[in-house]
Amino acid sequence: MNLFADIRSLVLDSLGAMTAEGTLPEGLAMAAVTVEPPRDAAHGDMATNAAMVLAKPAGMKPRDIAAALSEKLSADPRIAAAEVAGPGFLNLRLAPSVWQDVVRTALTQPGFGRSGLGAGQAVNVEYVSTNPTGPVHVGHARGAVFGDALATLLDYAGFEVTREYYINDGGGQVDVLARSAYERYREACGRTPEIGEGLYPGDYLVAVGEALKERYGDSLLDKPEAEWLADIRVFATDAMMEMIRDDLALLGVRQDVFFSEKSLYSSGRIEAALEVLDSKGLLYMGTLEPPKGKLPEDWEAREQLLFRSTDFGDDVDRPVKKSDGSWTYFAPDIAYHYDKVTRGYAQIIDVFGADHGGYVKRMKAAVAALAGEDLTFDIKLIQLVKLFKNGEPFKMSKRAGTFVTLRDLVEEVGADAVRFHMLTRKNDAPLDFDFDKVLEQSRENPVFYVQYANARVASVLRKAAEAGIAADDATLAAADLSLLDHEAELTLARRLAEWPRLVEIAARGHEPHRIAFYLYDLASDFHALWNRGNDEQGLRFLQEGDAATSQAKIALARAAAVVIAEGLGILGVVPVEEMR
RNA sequence: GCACCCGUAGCUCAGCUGGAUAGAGCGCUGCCCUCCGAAGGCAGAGGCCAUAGGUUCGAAUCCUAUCGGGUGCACCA
Repeated sequence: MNLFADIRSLVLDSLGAMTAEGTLPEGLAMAAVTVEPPRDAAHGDMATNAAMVLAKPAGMKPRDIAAALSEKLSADPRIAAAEVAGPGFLNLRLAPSVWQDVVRTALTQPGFGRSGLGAGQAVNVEYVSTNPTGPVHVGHARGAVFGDALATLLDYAGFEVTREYYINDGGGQVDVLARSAYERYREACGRTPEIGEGLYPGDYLVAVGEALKERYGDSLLDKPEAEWLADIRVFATDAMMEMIRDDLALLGVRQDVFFSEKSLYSSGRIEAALEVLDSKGLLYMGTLEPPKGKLPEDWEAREQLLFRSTDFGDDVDRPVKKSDGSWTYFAPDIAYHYDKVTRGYAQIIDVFGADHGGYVKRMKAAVAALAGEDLTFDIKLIQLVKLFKNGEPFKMSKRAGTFVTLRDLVEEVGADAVRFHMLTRKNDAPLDFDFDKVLEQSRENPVFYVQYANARVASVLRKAAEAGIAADDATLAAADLSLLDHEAELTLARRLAEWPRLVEIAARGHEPHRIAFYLYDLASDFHALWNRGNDEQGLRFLQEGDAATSQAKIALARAAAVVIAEGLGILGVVPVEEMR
């Protein structure tokens, strides 16, 4: 249910009637007609721009159209008033019963904010995809939370969502991992590990070394690399992926598909994907211009196999093969995305760290070359997370041992606080994460503020039970909601009515942060109403000796809690019934 | 040098894809607890939406330049 869409339909029907009567000319395009909440509440509940949009093509004055439309709309019982304003806006005031119905719907309709927007279309969201060479750290955590919330949001908006992780297990960094693990294996066998410059020093590999010893005994000691590298590579990446999955599970992040880069090499799928590009004449042997700016020391002109990405908006063509004939990292990425394309998604979304921004154009070029027009491909860049402690920047350093992992973060402040907080900023804005503020119990902390509103509703329900007032959802929905007639109450109901619309806006824009901001606003409205109850007895949710009125008011509170729970659910945060 | 992202209240940030007098939190000023939880609420002050042009009924939003900040710039993933 989306009230704004309903009223827009009403507006379009009315315009259609006006056309039939000859008030408006035939054949006007109605796509630009909107029904939106006005910025200023004093302008009413909804506003439509119909008159202004249609004035020019109809050859009429906006205010004349608006006046005629106003007359038509007023005939509908949902419309309490329709006033022409400003340059030709039509401001609509809806009958209280409309808002009261919203409350009832929130209580009775499972998934009140769910939308049919996606119409069951398949969407693939790829996120995290961190190299399988170590634990997940804070930077990745933000991408993980974002991707996970976006996936849930799209599911909630009616899409069929696949959550995916691309395992970069085909490049040189997994050889480094294997060598590092081998040193830990030697260590487990009683030797002194030689962890040189290029190796990973993290002690998370100690356990891997011990596991290797258990599996292989001494059999790999003092053997040339060629005899153990391949086996240990597999062993170590498996171990890393297990660790990464465990880390993500701490945050409540789970994924459906773990796609191995390595699997592309052996199966001929890279060749197959490039063959598609080649058949379109998009591959050629060529030599790139030297990069502008600082020239790398060892730069020299080399002839390589290039992808004509400039045909699709990239700045330069990109190599898919190195000068020695082996694949560049771009080649398997093309193959991977080709695989996603052939799986038939209507939308593909990649979540990257902002440091991969330079990679966006070529990836989009590749997908544009491989897919048709009917596939949309979006790349969301996740900006950096800056850590603070007591308001002081918290510097991370691997050497100093102050390297903060996802696990550290969750153990320090809890998964719910991490998740919500990371969604209180747009993905492309840097995020300050202050360990202390995230735990603070004040309005400044949105996590707390929203949870507090939910806890207050739970408190009301407990009090109702004590007072012997039935307050299950079915009873509340059957209550006489016309008793909810105070402006302060209707304000909250109006906010609830925005929820389904907001879900669609957030889903369309791939912007889960909007959910977090909405919840904050909703909580704010709820707290305001709650507080007015301190001054005005009549606005308290529990009215002594008046079960009917109490039930109507509790229905409103409960509806707010339903929406809070739905919203938090999208963000992956568990609503709490009591603050501790 | 080029590309991408970002410049909105003193600070941290929203702003519903072009709508009306641009919002919230913090901070500042003044109020509201014989309690349905004040862990909260109400009110006030505070703005040339970086700058200059353009597009149109209408621009913080779209286009172009300029200034300022971040990120990335051959065969590493």
